Amino acid sequence: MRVSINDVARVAGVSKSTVSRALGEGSVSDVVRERVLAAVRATGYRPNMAARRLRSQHTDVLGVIVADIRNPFFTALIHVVEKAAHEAGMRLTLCNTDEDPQREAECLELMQDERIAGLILAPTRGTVGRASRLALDCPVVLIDRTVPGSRHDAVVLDNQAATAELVEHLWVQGHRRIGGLFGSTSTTAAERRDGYLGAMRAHGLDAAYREVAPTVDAAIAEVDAWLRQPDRPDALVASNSLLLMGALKAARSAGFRIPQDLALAGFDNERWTELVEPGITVMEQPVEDMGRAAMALLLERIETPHLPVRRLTMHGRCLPRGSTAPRGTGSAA
Amino acid sequence: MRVSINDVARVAGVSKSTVSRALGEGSVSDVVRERVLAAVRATGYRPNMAARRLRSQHTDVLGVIVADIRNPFFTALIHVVEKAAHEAGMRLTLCNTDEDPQREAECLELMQDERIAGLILAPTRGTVGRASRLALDCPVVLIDRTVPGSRHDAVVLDNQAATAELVEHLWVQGHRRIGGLFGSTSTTAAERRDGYLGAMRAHGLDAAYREVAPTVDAAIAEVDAWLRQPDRPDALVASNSLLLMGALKAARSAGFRIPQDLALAGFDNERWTELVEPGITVMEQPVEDMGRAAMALLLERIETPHLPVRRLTMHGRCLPRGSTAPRGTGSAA
DNA sequence: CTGAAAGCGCTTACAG
DNA sequence: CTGAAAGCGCTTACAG
Repeated sequence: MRVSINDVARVAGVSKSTVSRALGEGSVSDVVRERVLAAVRATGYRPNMAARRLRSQHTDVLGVIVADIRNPFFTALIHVVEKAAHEAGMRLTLCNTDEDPQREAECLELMQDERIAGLILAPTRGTVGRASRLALDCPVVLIDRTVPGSRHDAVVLDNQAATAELVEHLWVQGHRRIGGLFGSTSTTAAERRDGYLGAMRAHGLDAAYREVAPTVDAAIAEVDAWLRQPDRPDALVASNSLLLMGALKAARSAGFRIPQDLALAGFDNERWTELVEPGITVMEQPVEDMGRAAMALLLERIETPHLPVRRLTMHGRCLPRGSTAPRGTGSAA
Repeated sequence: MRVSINDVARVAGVSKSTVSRALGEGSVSDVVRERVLAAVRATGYRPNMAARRLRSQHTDVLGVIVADIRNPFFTALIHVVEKAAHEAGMRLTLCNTDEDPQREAECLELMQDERIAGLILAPTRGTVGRASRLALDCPVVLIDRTVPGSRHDAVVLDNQAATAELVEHLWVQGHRRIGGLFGSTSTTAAERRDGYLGAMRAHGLDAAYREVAPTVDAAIAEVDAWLRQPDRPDALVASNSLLLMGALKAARSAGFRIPQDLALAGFDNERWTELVEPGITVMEQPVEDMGRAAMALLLERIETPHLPVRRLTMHGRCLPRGSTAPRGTGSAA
């Protein structure tokens, strides 16, 4: 606010054009550059980004919109994306939608107002059908989730295959009454549900799944009720680590032993999944790779807008642990 | 980028001054306002924030700098702060320092460049001594941690008392060889260490503590080595949930039973701490209150710069669980 | 290599 | 209530 480029110019005894050049690309004599830099130090000058952006019609700000900042998957994503942005000399502006389509619309407008250079977006399911609204005038890379019908670059997991693998694993371990617990707000959860349904069908098993808000508390409530019913499952697949945690909590407080009374498997290799007893079988996602890939796609597209649409599909890794041990084999509690 | 206030003005058949007024504070006739709003809808106009900020010399952006975005404490903080900011009609720009003083310095400069209206900062210990540099020309509220010698508003926990309470609890449960595991990068960790030292002294016990980078992996390495030594502790207090998790992992893989071989207590009531077996005794922090309080202090000070410095001290709540059960009482594994 | 001038998209006195 | 003009702090052709 206080010290502007004019002050630096005065102190250095040059024009503000020269100061601008000395601080940026332009060619300046070494003597003058030295004097300018000295003046900058003396005055404590810091450029005003608003002015710079307005004038240059160019911005170094990238947007990131996630659906749930308290989901460790997204936290890890933000962490690596921020690192990559920093390495690329870009700044980040972050928005959290809390799975609320309306909040997401607001976030999109905020990004628009900031005239960001590009956006990494984990859309909530409400974005569906409003794909046209997603017509920001900047490149967009979808991450973890997609918007049906959109023509944006994307980095996603092979959700169907990953979930099918989890079901397959449970089947091999001898489980038959396998239930599914899926989020209700993302295409990712829907794909995982479909992968679950496909795998169940392939084995001629009856599918039974629930869709809930992807939070620990919603999962607790749902699973708690579910486990009281006569047709309750003896194994459960949860579509993210929050639902998985809720399922575990509900099972615990209902007195179900794992895996004897209820086997458990889910997504994301959070540290707690191997600290609980027994460890929980999970599908690990290459979060860091996904974040880096998304950033790479975004920077590429900012550089070269007319690239064809690219959709990167990453693969999960199944980590079998005690929670899915063969029926009747679990050690006594 | 594309459609500017001029386009709206042309479509509405008024001057851009009128458009600006219709969209903001100014008084405009109802007829004109209607026409302007229609033109906005028709053109899809969105204001250019850079231009608005530059001209009005006023910004609605608040900064948040945290030391570790992967620490759930900070994630929770960000979540509530973002919510509060949104309610106050403010935007947030977020920075993560990863406990690196140099990265923090960069973040501070970024904030400066953005001419933010105010900053919520969880400083890393490297900020010490550079308190003068922290002379941003905007209000600052420190959260969770302080900068020694600084005259900023702050919202912190009564760290000494909280840690002393944890030690006291362990003492009551019959533990005597109580070790401490503290972060090396925050005033908060230092205060917790001091609280630990004071409580140990008060009971005439020998203190033995380690200071490490506040990460799970650093804690694993440290505790792993520590537990191999003859003078190893039989109880451990960890200064945050990451260190606590690391301590638990190390104890587990070394084959130590909890609490029989090693009692464990730490900070932050993360959900996993009650899911592991036995549950871990923790000091719960009122994160949400802290975030809301910080935002309230910040908004107040932006409104009224010349308020006296305020330091809010919040209190933790000790949640005793199985990990600190009386010696010799733990149920067999 | 350097400076004077124009202008990015807005808001805000200032007249009317 | 409305419009013309100035100007926020920069960058960038344009001359020299």
